[in-house]
Order: sequence, then C-alpha cells, then structure tokens
Amino acid sequence: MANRVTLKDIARKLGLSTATVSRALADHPDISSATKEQVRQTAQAMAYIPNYRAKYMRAKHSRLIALIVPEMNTFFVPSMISGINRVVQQNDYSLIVFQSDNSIVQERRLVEYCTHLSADGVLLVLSSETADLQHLEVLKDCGIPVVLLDRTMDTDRHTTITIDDQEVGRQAATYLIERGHTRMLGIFGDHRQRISELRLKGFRRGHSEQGVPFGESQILRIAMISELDQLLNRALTVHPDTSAIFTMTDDLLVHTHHLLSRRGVRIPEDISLFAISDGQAPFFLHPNITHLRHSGVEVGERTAHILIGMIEHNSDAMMDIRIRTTLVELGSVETRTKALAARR
Amino acid sequence: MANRVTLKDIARKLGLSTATVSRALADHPDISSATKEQVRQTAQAMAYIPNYRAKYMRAKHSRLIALIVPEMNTFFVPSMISGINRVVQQNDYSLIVFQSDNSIVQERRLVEYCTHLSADGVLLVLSSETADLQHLEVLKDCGIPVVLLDRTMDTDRHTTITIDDQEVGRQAATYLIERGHTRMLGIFGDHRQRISELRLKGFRRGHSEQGVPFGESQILRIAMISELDQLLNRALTVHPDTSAIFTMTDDLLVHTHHLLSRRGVRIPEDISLFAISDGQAPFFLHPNITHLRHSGVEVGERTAHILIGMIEHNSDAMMDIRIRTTLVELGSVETRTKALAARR
DNA sequence: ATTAGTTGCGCAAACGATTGCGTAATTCTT
DNA sequence: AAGAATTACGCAATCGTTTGCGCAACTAAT
Repeated sequence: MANRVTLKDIARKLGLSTATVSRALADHPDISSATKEQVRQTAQAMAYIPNYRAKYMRAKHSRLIALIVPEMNTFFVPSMISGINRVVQQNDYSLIVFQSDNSIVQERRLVEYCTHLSADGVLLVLSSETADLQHLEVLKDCGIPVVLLDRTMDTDRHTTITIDDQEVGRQAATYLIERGHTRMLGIFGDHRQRISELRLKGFRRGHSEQGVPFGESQILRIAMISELDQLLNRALTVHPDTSAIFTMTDDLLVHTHHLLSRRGVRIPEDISLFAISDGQAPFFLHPNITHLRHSGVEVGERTAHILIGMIEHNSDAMMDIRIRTTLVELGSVETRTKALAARR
Repeated sequence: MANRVTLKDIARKLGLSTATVSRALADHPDISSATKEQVRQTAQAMAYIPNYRAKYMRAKHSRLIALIVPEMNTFFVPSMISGINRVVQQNDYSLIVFQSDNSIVQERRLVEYCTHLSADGVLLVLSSETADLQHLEVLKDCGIPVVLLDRTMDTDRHTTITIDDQEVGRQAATYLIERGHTRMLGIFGDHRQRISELRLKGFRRGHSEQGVPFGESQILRIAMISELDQLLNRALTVHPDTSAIFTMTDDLLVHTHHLLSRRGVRIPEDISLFAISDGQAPFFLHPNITHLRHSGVEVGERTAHILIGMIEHNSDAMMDIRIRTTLVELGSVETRTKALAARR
C-alpha cells in the first residue's frame, strides 16, 4: 500500500519530464549520457520500481503464459512444469499455473480468466470431463495462441503435443510379447480421455499383430486410483496365469507395484511389470522398472518453445507434434523362454 | 492481437458514455435497469472482455499471489501447491508460480519480479543457498506481505509457517527408541537449511533424553540425492548393527527404501524405516511406511489463508505458526523386544 | 553569415478502465 | 404550482507508462 515511486516522482526531483526519465531508463538514443546516468542514479536511490501493469497496458502483450492442468499429480505434471518454467523464464515470460481439478466447469472458468489477464499464450492439459473444445474459441477470438499437451483431443484447430500414444501402447505390448508374455493385464486411465483410449488401442494392436489374444477382462480402466485395488484383485483371480502387467502412467505404476508387493508377488519372477513413465518412479521402486520413458521435462520444454514461437511470430500453423520415447530396460521384466518355446 | 472490444466500443454502439457502460456492467445503482439490461446484452453480443490490467492499474491491488519454490520436487511441493491453489482460487486471487532452482540469484530476481508485477502477496520457500533475508526488504518497501513456509529461516521480521521441526525430529527418535531401536541412522537434507538442522537437533535430543548414544557417523547429510547411495553404503558398513533408519523427507525416504531393497534388506525384519512424509509415498512403498504425517495440502491451505488475511486486513503481525503432524503407524517399524529387554 | 543537420528534451495523447462531481429531466412534496 | 428531492446519465480526471511530434539550442557545412 505504501505508494510506490513513479516516473513522475523522479522527474519532479530532477526537474525533467516523465518522458525524458522514461527514455533515459530505456536507454533511448535521444537522451544524453549525462542525463541517463543521473536518472539511473536517482531511480536507484529512490528505489523506483516500474509498474508493469501500466507498461503492458499500452503494449498489446503481457509476457504472461498460463498453464492449466487438471491436477498436480505426483509424477508427470511437476516435471512438465519444471520444463515449461525453464523455457518460459529464459524467454522473459512468466508462468501462471492453474488447476482445473478435472472439472470442465473450472476449466472453462480458467480459460476465460486467461483472457481477462490477457495472457500471451495458454498451455492446456485437458480435464477428464472435457468433451469438446468450444470453450477455447474465446482464446482464438482474442488472438491468444493455445497449445494442448499430454492429455489432448482430436482437433484440427489447435496445436497439440503428445507422445504417439497409440504407437507407445503397441510397443509396450510388443516388448512384452517378444519376451514370452502372452497373458498380461493392461492398466489404463480414465476411458474418457483420449490418451487412455489411444494407448489401449495400440496395446490391442500389438497383441493382434503378434497373434496373441487379448480380451476385455485383461483391461483395467482406472478413473480413480482407489478403484485399483479391487479391480486388480479381481483380474488376477480371473487370470491367475498372468505373467506381466503394463501400466500406462506413473501413478498407476507405483500403486500397482505396491499392491503386488502386498500380495507377496515377486517382481519379475512371478509377474513382470512394464510402464510408461516420466522416469523417476522406476528408479525408486524395487526392482527398478523397465519402462518407455516419456520425459515430462522434455515435453514441457518443447511445448513452451512452440508456444513462444507462436506468440512471437504470430503464427497459427496448426501442428500435431509427437515427442519421442525411449526404452529404458531395468529389472522388472523377465524373459519367459518356456512360454516362448511353447508358443513356437 | 485481434483488437479486443472495449467499453468505448460498447458505448459508441449504444450512444452512451463509457462511464455509463462501466457502471451498468458493475451493477451500479445510478443506472436504470433498462439500460443495464441493454448494456449487458450488447456486451455479451460483442464478446466484450474486460481488461484486468487497466482495471487494476487504478486499484492498488492485482489479486495476484506469487509463490516461489526452490524446485517442484516430486512429493511435498505439488501437494502444497494444490492446497494453496484451492484457497487462492476460492478467494478470487490467482496464483503465479516461480521456481528458483535452489539458487539465491534466481530467488532474488524472482522476488524483485514480484514487485514489478505488483503481486498482492508473496509465498516463499527458501532456496538452499539463501543465507539471509535482505532481499525481502524490497517487498516490505512496497507493502507486499510475505509468508515464509516449509523451508524458512529464523526471523522476527516475517511470518513463517512450518511444522515444529525440532519437536518432530525428537518424536521420531523417541518413537524408534521406545520400540527398542538404539542403533539407528538419521538421513537429513542439505545442512545449510534450517529445516535440516532443526530436525537433526531434535533427533539428537530424542536420543539424549532417552540416554541413547548417537554419534556423528550415524548422521547422513544429503545435499544431492545422488550422494545417498555411497553415503548409505558406508554408514551401513560402519554400523552393521543398524536396526532402524529415519528419513526426514519423502525424497530421502523413497530413495533409501529403494537402496535398501536393492541390498536385499528386508523391511522391517532387518531394518525398520521411519519418515516424515506428506503421506503419499508411504502408501505405495512396500511395506507401507510408518511416518509422521506432514500434510502439504494443509500447509498450503493454511499458508494461503494467512497470507490473504494479511493482504485484506493490511496486518503485518509477525507470526510463527506450527502445523501439527500426526503419527501414522503402518508396517515399516518392528518392535525389538530383545534389544529392549537388554537395555533395561 | 546563412542554411542545414544534429542533439536533447518537453508536450500531450494514448492504453482501458473507474469514479467524483455536475446536471438535465423527472418525480415528489406541501 | 413552486421548490426539493430523486433518477439517470455524461464530463473529465486519473492510474503509470510510452511515444510521435515539435522545438529550441547548438554544431557543421557552404
């Protein structure tokens, strides 16, 4: 509340005009170096702090980038934010983070709020309730570029950044099948999200390509983590011959890992475990988990670069970018030669 | 970039003045309900979006709350952010998150940036390099309230919110000693942080109160998680009779847990494990880890409430608030009756 | 010595909203 | 019916900057 020092104050003190002071501080060529030095010193002495709101009112931009995530889940999102943050800061923007709590109502509210703030760009990870992208039109109207990432939808009106979810699902199935696993469980997220359906689709395709049957009862769709316990128990009862489990996220991985351990299941001797992961959790679980690495930091960094590019070049070329994943082989998958032999 | 609709545009279209339009939209009693309705409709039709920067330039506030964290570590910070976020949103503020990467230089830069933004308040988790609080004076000068949380310093000039770190350290030691553990390892964070030193101090006191010796070689100070492996190995070699390990954070917990598992150590049969934790990780590790729960969400919520109180009541009563912790007994600590008997 | 060019600075408008004050038209009072 | 009170709106200043333009003073060129 303490009224801040303004350009006018400096100007008055020095007997100059605010225009001159402003230009001096901006190192404008019209101002003599003597004056510049003087202005700089008194600004310093008077503890002058520029008012960005006033500054950016005239400019058409705010150097603010908004990120809306459904939740700060424990694994992927924090690394993603780290990545985004780094790039955003490097380019002299600020990141403002919102959380939609997986609610479309909140998501709509937040998107609208971005326009109020005149954010220069918006990064959006869709909530699980989001069924269409109409609420993003207001951003288009304001000329605010949007990039959808991680949890996206099919769209030709927005740039999206994901991994090739279907391909990654296929790779997972293929990897396990090639190591002799023919009876496995696939644990997937909320089926309303495209990411879940794509990874599942790929997982199915991996099976069919290899001629391995894969039935509905081998699929677990987990909308809330608390459901996992019961569903996993049931599936393992129905399929006592399960030799491998695939989890499509870190959250699912760590909880599955725990439930298996509690059951006394040895990994990988009894059941192999394979995941899509940001690459942190696999290293503190025992044994370390073989996974397809999907780096949150990298996703964040690339996304931020792209958004900033869109902002600064005013481009709205719609792209659909796929981040590569890398296979990290650790100790959680066992090769079943017998089973393999039997199949041949 | 598409130039947005302003009050002036609406006014022109309706043959009114901007003043009337502004008041109509603000539901000012001076305006007739007929006019209000008309204005609201055209505003809607023209897709009018208020410009918050202009709005808040006159007001002395921005409804922006800044949070500076050293890093988005995988456990405590995300839950804390969730908690903060909830309260901030409920009170119609927005949260803007910055990351200092544990660098004092960045922290300084970010604090200064908060003044540029005219944030209404600042939440600060100190970086490990921060040795004094001088860089916060500029906030005081601007009348921006600050609350230090989680990783703080001794100060009588700022409100701080932590758990009673020393007491919690003491409780941890006491808990383990009462269950017959007299040879334990304590794993602590960066020693430059007060939080580490306090928890260690309490841990020591717990020992001395119970008359149990506790030497330097039983202490591991981990500034970077990569050092843990080597230091833990060495300590376990020096103290092969170690029957319990205490970790002061979730990060240290999960990595310690992994290293122990890799060594083939059974928990709790061979070594008991006890932690201070946000309460998530203990449930996905096997066995579940007995811990003193230190809820990030609660810390975040309470902190946000306090800061908002300071903002809105313009109070600068310096407080030092302690969040309570709760003991959650799960399966990672074994009672050593033999050892206990021997001691008596 | 006159013209032309440069240097250094101020005036004032503008960004988009809010708000104290003034005022015309209407309604109420007695 | 004349004054008082109310209603509904507009004028213009204001928040703190930036910036196009104008202009005086000085230097350089002819």
